[in-house]
Amino acid sequence: MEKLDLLDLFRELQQKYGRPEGQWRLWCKRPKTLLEREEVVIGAVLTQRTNWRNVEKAISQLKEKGVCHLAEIQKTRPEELAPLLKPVGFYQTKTIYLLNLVNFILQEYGSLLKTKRVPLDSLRHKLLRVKGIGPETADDILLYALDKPVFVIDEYTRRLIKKRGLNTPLDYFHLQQFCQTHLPRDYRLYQDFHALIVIDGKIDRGEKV
DNA sequence: CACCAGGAATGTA
DNA sequence: TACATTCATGGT
Repeated sequence: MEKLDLLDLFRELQQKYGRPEGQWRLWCKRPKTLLEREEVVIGAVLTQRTNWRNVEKAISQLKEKGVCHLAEIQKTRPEELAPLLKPVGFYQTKTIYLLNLVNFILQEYGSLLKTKRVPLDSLRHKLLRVKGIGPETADDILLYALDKPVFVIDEYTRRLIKKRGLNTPLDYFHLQQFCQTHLPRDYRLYQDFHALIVIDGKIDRGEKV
């Protein structure tokens, strides 16, 4: 595993694609406003097993209705929220997941800004107990909405790491540990790196970015 | 028409 | 622990 230099890989991808664009323009933006952070939280749930294009449609509808932030979503009933989430698929499930998450954040911490001050480990454990929030969604929120130094693992990351020489199949936690111990603990690096990994993965598969 | 997309929960053995 | 199933719209 020492043959794989992650920092070299990052520079290679950065050299190849430059600064991440599209969705990543917002997700990698620094600094972010509170409203932008809340949009990232929402997007993290909506994008589960779903093309980002569909997420954009739903986000637009949320914005038109003025419910693209946590306080308004919390006040919205599932029957009103669900139709707005239709484009993302699994919309009934995601309606509940999103409400679970928003209720957790606002009831436990009062606001997303206060949530940002919570220590990483404590916050991650609590996020994972919210029904609908698994490891990847939790880490999307921690890294991209709250600027916490956690490396996001997804199918693109697994494929790339495997392809670049790490042949031992690892579970989410251990692969994350591997990435984090072989990189400087810098959320900006983690944000850009993961974005570039996804972009590279899509292009590798013949998609446009 | 068939297939799949940044997942997660649930149930079975 | 390791799979299989379910949730569902929109693009190719």
